[in-house]
Amino acid sequence: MSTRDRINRIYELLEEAFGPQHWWPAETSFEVMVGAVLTQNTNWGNVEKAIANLKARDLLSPRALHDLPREELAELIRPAGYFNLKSKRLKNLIDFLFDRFEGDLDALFALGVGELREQLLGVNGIGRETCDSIVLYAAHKPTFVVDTYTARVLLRHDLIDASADYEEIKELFESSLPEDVPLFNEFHAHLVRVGKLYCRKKPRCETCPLRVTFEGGRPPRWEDEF
DNA sequence: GACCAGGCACATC
DNA sequence: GATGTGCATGGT
Repeated sequence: MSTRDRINRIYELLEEAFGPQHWWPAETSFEVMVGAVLTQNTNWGNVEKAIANLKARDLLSPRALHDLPREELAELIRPAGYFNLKSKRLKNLIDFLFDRFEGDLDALFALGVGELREQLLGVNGIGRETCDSIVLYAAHKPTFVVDTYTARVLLRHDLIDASADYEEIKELFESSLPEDVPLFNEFHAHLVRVGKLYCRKKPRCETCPLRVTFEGGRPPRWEDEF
């Protein structure tokens, strides 16, 4: 079975096994953007606490955060960790939005995928994953999001080697799948969900609870123990 | 108390 | 280009 077929098969199996994931968990595109920064190397549960702090004060809008002093923002997002760093990164992103697009998210998202990625990546604190999360989950444009879990799952199934970088993994998905926003959305959400179950220190560990088999006398499936 | 969590920029070689 | 380090809270 080709790598492309395996990628597609993994998606089918995930969708059959777990159904729609309803990502990104946010009420608005702006909330997606804020969450994308806050979740950098951070447990989502901690991000939720920070988001709740902002919501409780009705601050989850470009205008409100633009007007809020960075130090106050930092205190509110404290539960998400790296709060000084992230308050700067959020400010950078919001300043960019106001400097170039008058604070209008729709104007930003009117850019094509390539231009949108390029512009976002130009903001200090917005790296590739954060950028692609915003493009896919806030702007609803086709770009595949790669994260540590994505690499972990692919490595576990011998679909990449340990040296594969972000662009290589992203390209593997995008060249194997139809360019489809709901598909990219679902697939990445599934990879995060199952990626948590794989060993971190031993990415090739044979006793991980979850794996897809492609060989043998029966159809591929998620192992029974999961 | 150690380890981990939906990264990123920057310094240094 | 590759590698190392700081950033920080909260759950297991």
